[in-house]
Amino acid sequence: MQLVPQLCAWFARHRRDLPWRRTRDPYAIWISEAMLQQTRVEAVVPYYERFLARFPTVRALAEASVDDVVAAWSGLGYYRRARALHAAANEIAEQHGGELPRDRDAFLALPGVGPYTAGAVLSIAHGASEPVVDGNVARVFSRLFGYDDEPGGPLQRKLWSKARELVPARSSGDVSPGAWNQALMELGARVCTPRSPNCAACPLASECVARREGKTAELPRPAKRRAPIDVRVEVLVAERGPDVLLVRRPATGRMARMWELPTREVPDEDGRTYLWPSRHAVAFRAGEHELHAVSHAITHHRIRATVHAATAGKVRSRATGAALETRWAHRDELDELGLTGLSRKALRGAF
DNA sequence: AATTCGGGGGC
DNA sequence: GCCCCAGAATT
Repeated sequence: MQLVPQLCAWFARHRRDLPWRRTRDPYAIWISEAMLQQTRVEAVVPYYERFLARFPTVRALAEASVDDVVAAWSGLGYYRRARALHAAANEIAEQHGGELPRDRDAFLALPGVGPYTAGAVLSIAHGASEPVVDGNVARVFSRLFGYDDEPGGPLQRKLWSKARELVPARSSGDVSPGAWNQALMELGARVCTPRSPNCAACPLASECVARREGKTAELPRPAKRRAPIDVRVEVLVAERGPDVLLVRRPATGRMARMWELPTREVPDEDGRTYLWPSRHAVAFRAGEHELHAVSHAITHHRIRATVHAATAGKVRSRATGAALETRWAHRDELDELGLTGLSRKALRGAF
């Protein structure tokens, strides 16, 4: 059986109608690919539409402030992507005349663009014969070809090599580099899923090594996972009329320069903190009254937060004594600020 | 080669 | 609750 035409024909019939599949604007496709890094389609759709309405072109994105870009990204996670996107837009405006580079190396040189994103944008937007390997492709190939290597560099090279071998050289009918790449990912997302794949619906089932050998549940081999760390924090909701007190996070590190409610981490038994280092700790008087508790997760950290209503004293960085950048934000403007996920979650229950 | 970086949908 | 996602940059 011819793998490529078979899967492309399946894709032509079963492809989901997603917003970024209704355009051939390389900029729009680039935005979608940046948002889709480690993020599910369902989570991306509303962000994609808002983001493109707000920043419809490379130049619009380049001319925006990085704070506005991060604010539009607020809640999507991996905020480095937003800052990289803004930086890349500036490079494109200044060095590429506002057009996304079609050259693979030039595109790869942009911040936030790696092998996957380069392959995806070049193949989908420009029809270039470039491969992609994402989590879906890795799973589909591992099962289809029976790759039982443990995760790591050698397997990655094997996957990219196979992807390069299979990607069509040109477009013809349903078959094209972009369609093939998207078809592989669509198959992984909808049929060849991590758990309980729907092999009955798979157009490649008759060719699948894992299927033939009854190993679909064993492939691909799972990556080693870090042990979760439990973190306790106290979050302050200080209100002054319709306004809420916010603090800006440090310029570097996780969630850099984003706004959050004054947050303090409770040290563990060994006196250690993990997410809110004591040198950035915020001094405030946690009021006696606890509004509610929320759970949150940041990578392998499991956060349990108690949310307190209180009148804030001066909000200060504890170790240095330097005043942190703070502001009183009206409730109605919170959506327009780059607020961390935990703070948004804490506020949701407070009002 | 390992770690770091968010958040949530879906099972 | 846990898994893992249309990854890239940093160490």
